[in-house]
Order: sequence, then structure tokens, then C-alpha cells
Amino acid sequence: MFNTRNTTDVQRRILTAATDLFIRNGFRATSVRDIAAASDASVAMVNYYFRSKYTLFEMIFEDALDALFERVFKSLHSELPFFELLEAWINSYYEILMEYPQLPIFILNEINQDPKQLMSRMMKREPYSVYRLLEKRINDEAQKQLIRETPVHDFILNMLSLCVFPFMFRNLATSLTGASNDDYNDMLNEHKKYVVTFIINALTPPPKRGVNEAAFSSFSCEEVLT
Amino acid sequence: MFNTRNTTDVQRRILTAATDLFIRNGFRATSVRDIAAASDASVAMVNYYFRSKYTLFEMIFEDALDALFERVFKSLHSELPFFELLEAWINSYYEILMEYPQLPIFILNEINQDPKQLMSRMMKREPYSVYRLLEKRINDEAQKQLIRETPVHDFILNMLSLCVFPFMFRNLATSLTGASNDDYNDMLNEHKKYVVTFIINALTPPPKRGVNEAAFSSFSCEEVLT
DNA sequence: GTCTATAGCGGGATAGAC
DNA sequence: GTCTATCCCGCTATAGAC
Repeated sequence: MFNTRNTTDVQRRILTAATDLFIRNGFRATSVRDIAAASDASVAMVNYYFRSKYTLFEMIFEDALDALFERVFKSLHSELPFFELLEAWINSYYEILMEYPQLPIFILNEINQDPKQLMSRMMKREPYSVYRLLEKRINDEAQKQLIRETPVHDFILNMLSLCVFPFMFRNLATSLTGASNDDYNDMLNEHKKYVVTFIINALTPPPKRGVNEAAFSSFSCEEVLT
Repeated sequence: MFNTRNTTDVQRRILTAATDLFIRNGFRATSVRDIAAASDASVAMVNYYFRSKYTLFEMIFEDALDALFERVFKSLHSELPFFELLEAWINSYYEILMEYPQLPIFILNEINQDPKQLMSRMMKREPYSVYRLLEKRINDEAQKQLIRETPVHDFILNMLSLCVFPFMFRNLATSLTGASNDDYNDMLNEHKKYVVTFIINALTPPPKRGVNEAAFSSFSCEEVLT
């Protein structure tokens, strides 16, 4: 996650400890004293290497956004068939969020508390370019009647909801059911499969007379029109 | 939201100001000084009427949970046909969350920071009774082949995701697009309709030879089998 | 009831010795 | 580079005057 050349051991320890604490507990709930204790350094050392608590936070937030955007964008730029693209997209969310489970709630929180400061960091990643890419794919598929007519931003919001929310829900669910984190991970891996079929079922158009059978071949309606 | 008999005017002002601040900014990010300033009272007054910051918070958190659970549970106990029940369920989320948009992120945050303390407050509402109710409805519908085979808790998690996440996403979306809160509310009201059809499309089974046509009458596949 | 004043703590940051 | 000591601030809570 970080460039580790030319950094002392202490600096690296502070960075990894701070990453863990900031992402788990957020900016306000993490103290420099916590970071110092967790990295086996002193408060003075944290400020020596990273001018202030906030500049340290900025580096970490930036890298967290990088990790998230890079992986998701890569999956969206593939040339796969549409339903496989969707599956790759979902997989990329699940992969990155399995690695940093607190990332969504962390990002939403920090944006709630400091919208202007952090928004420019989002925009640098040019989210609109990937939006237009998706828009084109979706409209093409709909025009070929391979999927239903689909409002693009509503659909994207649904994808985000279905992929991201289960990770935000983790602490509530494990507390309610008494499940362990590993239990919840197992559950999530099963849930992912249902999310994929759920989305494909929602998009797949109802079969009509005279339409090309191939459009409905793999996911539903196999016995219709035969 | 609150019982206002036998409370002085100051007490009421403190309570409403604190509700607003706690739900918008969370427990830690809200200071007693903020509450005093916003309610035109003094710090000492806040502690005079509500023994401590935390007991004040507890009252407010409790009432927020009440507002959320009561309305959602009521919609789930209706005898409506299944797809209409789903729509009523979705509507109840949107109604309560239009009223308290920050509630989800507030609840998830506080549970992240103090799981044990606050979990008993969730359990008092007996979420399992409503889970079993839904389980029965879903399995009945599936057995009558009115919907696909549906894993209950995966489906409930999808419902939660699709209803709750858009509200958590508000600040990020409005900051990114420059939209106002009213714009976003308009968008949400449109989005709600798509969520309803999305879910119904995902559940509706593919038509099969020899099956009762009525099952597929209203939402898709109208021209099939005719 | 309501206020002012303050106790007491934990936070971020830094000075200065080594 | 690293540490200890300390400054100064904002916080919660309460004491005590009115």
C-alpha cells in the first residue's frame, strides 16, 4: 500500500499502525497517543516524521482511495461480456473490502465531517470518465435487448448499495447474531453469489415472441420458446 | 418524537438541539458546549436536566431506534400480497429516512464504537420475530412458485442495502455533483420506484410451460404464453 | 432554576536535552 | 533520531453564589 523505500523502520511502524487505527476508528476517535502506543514509538516521533496528525491522516486517506479506485476502475475497463463485467465489478468490490472492511464507513464519515477538503481528492480520480463508460455499455446492451431498459445512475446506485452496504453492516450483524468475523466473511462470500444472480435476474428482459433466443440462454428462461 | 409533558421550555430546547446535533455529527463530535449554544442554554443547564452527556445521548438514541423500528415493523406485519408488502416495506424505509437522513450512519457509527452497550437496545425490539415472519412469507411464495427460490437472509440483506445505502451516500453524491439536498431528495423519490421494480424483477420466476399464467401477470412477461 | 468559575482530564504540538 | 517535560487548549462535570 505504501512506498517503503527510504523510510526508517519507525516511520513504517507508525504508518501501518496509524492506517489501522484511522480506518478502524476514524480521524477524531484516533489520538496521536494511540498511534504512538500501537507503533511502539513516542508522540514526538509521530510529529517528527509526519508534521502533524492531519498530514499523516491525509496520506493514509489518499492511499485508501487509491487502493479502492484502482481496483474497481480496472475491472470496469475490461472488454468482457456485460454480465461477466458486472461479476468482475462485484468481485473487485468484495476483494478490496475484504482487505479493508472499514473503508466505506471511514470514507463516508470523513466526507460527512469535512466535505470540501476531501471532495477534491475524489474528483482527482475522474469518476465521471468511468460513469460515461458504463453508461455506454448499459445503453448498448439495452438497445440490443440483451437487458431491460435501465436508468444508468439508478442502476449504478443499486450496484454500490448491494456491494458496499453488507460491509458497513458487519458490526451490527456480528453483534446481533454473535457470529465471528470469520463467520461473517464466509456469509459474505455466499452472499456475493446471490448478489450476482439477483442483479442478473433483475436485468434480464422477459422473453418475447420472435426475439433471439441466445439473449436469454444462460441465466433464466431456458425452457421457454423451445 | 418525545413526550413533552412536564418539561420546561429549556429542557425541550436542549433535547431538540441535542437530537439534531447527535444525529448529524455523532456522539464524540458533539460537545456539551455545542448543545448549550444551539439551545440557548448554559453547559450547567444541560447537566442539570440530563445528568450527563451520555444519559442525554442514550435517550435520543433510544427514541431514534423507536422511530425506525416501529414504522418498519408495522409495514411488515400487514396482510398485503407479497409484492405489495415489499413495496410497503421499502416505502417505510424511505419515509423514516427522509425524516432522519443521518440515522443509518449514526446508528452504524455508534455501534462501531460501543457494540456491547448499544446492542441490548437493539435486541429489546425483538428483530428475530419479524425475521421469522418474513421467512415464512418468502418460503410460502417460493413454494407456490410465485417467486424464485430465495435465500431469506441474503434477500433481507439486499433489501436493507438497496433501501438504506442511498441515504448514507447522500453527502458524497451531493458534494460530487453539486446537487442540493432537495435535488437529491427528488432523485431518491425516483430511485425508490426503480428499486421496487428492480427487486420484483429479480424475484419474479422465469415462465415455464404449464405454469399458472397469473403468477406473472402484472410485472413482466405479459406477452409470453399467449 | 440559572449562572459563573473552576477542577481535572486528555488532546496536539513542541522545546530542549542527549 | 529519540526522549522527557511541558505548554496550551477544549472537553465534561460540578461547586457554590444568587
